[in-house]
Amino acid sequence: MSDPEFRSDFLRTLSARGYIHQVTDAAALDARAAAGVVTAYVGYDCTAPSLHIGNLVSIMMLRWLQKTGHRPIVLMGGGTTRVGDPSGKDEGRPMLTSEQIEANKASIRRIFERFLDFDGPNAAIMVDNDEWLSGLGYISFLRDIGRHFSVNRMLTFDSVRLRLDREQPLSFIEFNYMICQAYDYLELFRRHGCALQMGGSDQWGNIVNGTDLIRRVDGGEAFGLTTPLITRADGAKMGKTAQGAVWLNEDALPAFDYWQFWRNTHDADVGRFLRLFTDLDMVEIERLEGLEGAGINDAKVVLATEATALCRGRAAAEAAAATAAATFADGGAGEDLPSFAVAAPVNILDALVGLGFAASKGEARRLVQQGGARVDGEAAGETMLVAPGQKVSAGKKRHGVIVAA
RNA sequence: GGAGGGGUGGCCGAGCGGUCAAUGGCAGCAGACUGUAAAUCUGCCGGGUUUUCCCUACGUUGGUUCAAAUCCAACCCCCUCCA
Repeated sequence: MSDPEFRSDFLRTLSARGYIHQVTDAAALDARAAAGVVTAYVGYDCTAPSLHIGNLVSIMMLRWLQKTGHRPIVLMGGGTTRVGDPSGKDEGRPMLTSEQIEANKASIRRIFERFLDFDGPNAAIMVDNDEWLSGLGYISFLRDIGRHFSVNRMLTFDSVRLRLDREQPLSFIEFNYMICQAYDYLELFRRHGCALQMGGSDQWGNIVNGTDLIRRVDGGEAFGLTTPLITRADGAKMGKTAQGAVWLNEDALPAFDYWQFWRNTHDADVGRFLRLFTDLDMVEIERLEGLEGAGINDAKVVLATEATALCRGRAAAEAAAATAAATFADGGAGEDLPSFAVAAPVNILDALVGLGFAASKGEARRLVQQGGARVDGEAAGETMLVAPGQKVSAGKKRHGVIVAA
């Protein structure tokens, strides 16, 4: 896993922790990182007010970048968002207003402030590609930038080729997306001396386009690095739950649920996730992943608490861990549990719906009939009333409390 | 523009006049077994209702019929082939 060849802390750390899939010129980048400060960026979409677990690998890379003495840039795709990203299958996604985009950016920035240091010597910066994209003149852009892109080559890119092979429509704006992204890199290279772009493995082609553009236009040397696609041991995509994406922002997903997400990691993923999603040192991680049988649960608790601490703060992580311990180990109730406020005792079915454990009363009824609903640990009947102070559970994992309105 | 094919529940995909809230599969939920894991087995899986009841639903809008997801018409959208 680790590559002892690397001399720079930066690449040695990324390599040892499993972040690296491909690098354009590993040796040259390593030399550059060993010799001085490297400025690197990752681009993010800002169509939603929160990023999700799928973005976490790259966020952690930026964190390690900074921790090993280099300078991170967070690029927000405000400009491209304004155009409307057509990469999805359905074109019908809503166009966001400027106000929404600004609000999303502000919301997303709060997450980065947890992971990165925006002050100090290697202060992270956040920039929006709207700064340069929206002011572009079409003809001059074609002349200065467009001439460096060969359509023949663009047609060979997976993102394009797959679409053409399957005879699915590919809009012109989408075809131009890779040019915009390459141009982003050039701008960051010029404005901030940014010489490294990182991203998921699906971004390889786009990243390489950027490094090529920089070489052709400015004769500069820039690098690219991609992470492997992180999947779960059972092959499913990371971070998708029944409820949807696992959001990083507190207001999109409570800390307790975030903690629970990590706590429920598959056995086979624990070691890998500890390396990728926590700051723990490698010796400790090796000890944790060596735990046998049920002991692996201790490692999962550490994983959950450490990962939550990074994203939500230590206090929130400890609180979530305490709630989990009180709820699962002792059968009681912790403070972080979801709650449902009532003025007077209510029917168990309404309580289950109110807590969000059932989408409808019919579903709540089924839950009760199958013995999955419990009040203070005892199986509940359909007509049972619950009052403030009682704990309501749905299945083994979902617990909530009734509180007075 | 011409000729075909198709739009069904979160997804895939059957049904082609009544017995259809609609076969299967996936996903999901619950139960058993466990370790808040995996695998396996069982049950559930539109909404309401203490239930052989009522709503809403098979692209949209009309029509035929005692009765339509199923037939007809128009429209919208997607795909294939031809121009």
